[in-house]
Amino acid sequence: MASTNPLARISLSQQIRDQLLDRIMRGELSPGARLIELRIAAEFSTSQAPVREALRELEAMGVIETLPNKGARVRTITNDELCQLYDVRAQLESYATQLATEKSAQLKSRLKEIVRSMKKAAREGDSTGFAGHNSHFHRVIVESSGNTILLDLWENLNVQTRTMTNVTRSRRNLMELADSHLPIIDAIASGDQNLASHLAKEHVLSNRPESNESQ
Amino acid sequence: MASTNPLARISLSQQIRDQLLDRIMRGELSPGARLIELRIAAEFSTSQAPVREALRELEAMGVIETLPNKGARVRTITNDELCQLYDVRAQLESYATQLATEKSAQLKSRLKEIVRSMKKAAREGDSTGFAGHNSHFHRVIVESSGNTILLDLWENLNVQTRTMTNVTRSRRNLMELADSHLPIIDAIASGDQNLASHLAKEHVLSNRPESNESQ
DNA sequence: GTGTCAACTATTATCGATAATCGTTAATAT
DNA sequence: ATATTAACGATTATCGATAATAGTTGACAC
Repeated sequence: MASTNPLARISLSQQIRDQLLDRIMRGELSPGARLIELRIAAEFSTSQAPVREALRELEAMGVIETLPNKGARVRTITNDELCQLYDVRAQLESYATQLATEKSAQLKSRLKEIVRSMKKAAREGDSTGFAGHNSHFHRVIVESSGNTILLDLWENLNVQTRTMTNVTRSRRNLMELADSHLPIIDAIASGDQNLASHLAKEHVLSNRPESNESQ
Repeated sequence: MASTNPLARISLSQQIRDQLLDRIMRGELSPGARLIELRIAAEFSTSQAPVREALRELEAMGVIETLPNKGARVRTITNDELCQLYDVRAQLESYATQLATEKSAQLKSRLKEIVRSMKKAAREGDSTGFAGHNSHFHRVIVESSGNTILLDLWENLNVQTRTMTNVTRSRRNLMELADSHLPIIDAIASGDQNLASHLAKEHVLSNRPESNESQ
């Protein structure tokens, strides 16, 4: 056991998983980087077993990929796949928005508040914070759909996009991005399912990367 | 190592995973059944490690659930969740069908052939075989969408529904079910994206269980 | 020089054993 | 009789070590 344990509380494998995921999400571990079990085990002063479990979970989340007897590396996603990711997300969010609109029209204040947070982050040039609020906005909508299966799938995709999308936008871009959420809020508040659903879809697609041929 | 190894070839954890998944899918392991690591390890004459990995994978697939320090059991899905599953599947397949229609209009013969297989199984009362062909039909469409992300998500949902849906239908019902695929084929062949997509959605929803209140 | 094969290295896959955890039963005191 | 705690049994979580595997280097023959 870790005599000088740098981690505490919950199960080791979970802690390792979270740590690694964090590093991948913040770009510390870039796509293609190898994840060597014994080395990671040594770093956290644990044995190989919990590391393997953590890796398996990350693999299931789609953020790393492992080849049999060859080990794991941070997944390299092609531009093509990233586009597909956005396309599917657009579909899911469109549906989620439709359901959310039907269920609860009083989302307005919550969503407005989140957009406010986004703008604050934008003003301060805190792009990491902005990404967090942005993600939260969409999550609230998907949660409000009341469909837990949908939420699970969406989270999966969201993690994947966030690992890949380490874009740093300009302050102005961030502000525009924040504002682009407002029409969705209005549509939800008005109860117009079709409009809300349509706007949500277009919103996601508008952030889709260019489908260039390279890569 | 397994001195009298009942399994061979690929990695132990994969073999164990496949075996367990098979048992769950065929209902041999019913929802709520416990999966005890050492007992499974003994059965396959391996150690605990590969079993744990297999369980983690099954958990990621959503077919079992594990509580920390309490172990794994076959996931009990509520009727409500099953409905949600169908709702989301309907959305995904609808989108997949739209894409597939756009891409390749020459799916007709392949799909027709599969329906023929379905009918054969129906005539022989082979409901397991029928389920396989049925699943295959939809898979071909989703594959043809060309969106691998979409395919991954769909497979995930499909496994889950198949573990739950151990319904045995009458011969007549099976035949009707087989025929209900034909309009989709025609729409795809005609190239009418909207129609195809709409029919695919309705097709999935028509198989959705009743959303009764119990459970 | 180039191809082949054997030793070597790095790493994953698996093992057997121990530690930690949870639930339950049993015993005791009140 | 009931509540509290102690001991136990079953199971998961983790460990340290070994076996299997893929890739790599280097020697050797041609």
